[in-house]
Amino acid sequence: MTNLQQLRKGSTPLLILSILSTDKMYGYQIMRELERRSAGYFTMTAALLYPALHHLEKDGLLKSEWQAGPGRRRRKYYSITQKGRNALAASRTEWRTFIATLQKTLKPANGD
Amino acid sequence: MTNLQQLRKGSTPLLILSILSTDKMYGYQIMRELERRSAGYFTMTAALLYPALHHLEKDGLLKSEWQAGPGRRRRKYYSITQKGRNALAASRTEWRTFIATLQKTLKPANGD
DNA sequence: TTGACATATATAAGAATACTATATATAATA
DNA sequence: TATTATATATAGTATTCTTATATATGTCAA
Repeated sequence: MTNLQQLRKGSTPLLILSILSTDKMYGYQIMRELERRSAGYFTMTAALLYPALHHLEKDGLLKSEWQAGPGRRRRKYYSITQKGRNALAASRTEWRTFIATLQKTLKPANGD
Repeated sequence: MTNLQQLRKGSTPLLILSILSTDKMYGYQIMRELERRSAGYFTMTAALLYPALHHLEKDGLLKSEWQAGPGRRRRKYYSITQKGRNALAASRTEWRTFIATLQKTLKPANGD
């Protein structure tokens, strides 16, 4: 497992909540949008996304509804709940504390 | 699992390599030093630290040697290898890219 | 019209990592 | 002598990530 894959661990729910905070989207759209916004850096896969969406919905942070797409295609649209917004706000705060503390802790004493 | 625990995932090897980049230390000392530097934020546990140390040593990023402590006590001192220094430098770069990209991706379009 | 690729959602199996609990032993202190 | 701190380590469990697979539809080119 690469360092990047290590670092990315745990960021999935945060990214999903964040991307849904302004728009209602379906899963595949979330994957594409995430890649677009990060210029290809975050390559979300289906096997990572869908279980995460189900988990977030089970926790009440998202809600979903099926809608008709083009032709016979169905899309499951996810939207953030109030509980999800609260969790996102809390996550953002925790995230800022985390990176600040990590950077402080990582900073070597001798400028290495 | 809390958000913080989620975010912390993957940071363990980075923290260990970083803390060993300036000093040779034994495991218990690493735990204490990590808590001290992060003002109690990173509470490394033994079950998290020792397997990580073994893993890093197996990968050749650390090397260890037993030394006598006070009385009959033994301490296993870990020091970083050149390979470890290279990995640490690479990790730091990846880490900076990661947080920059994540923050950019997290930034909502409408100032939410 | 058929084959390839993209869209769309989802689960299974295996690997990696984290957490809780436990084991062993020594040193210091009350 | 009992408790707490120091010191290293593993077992079992839970969670998450990765790779692979399943199913179905839409689009476009050969």
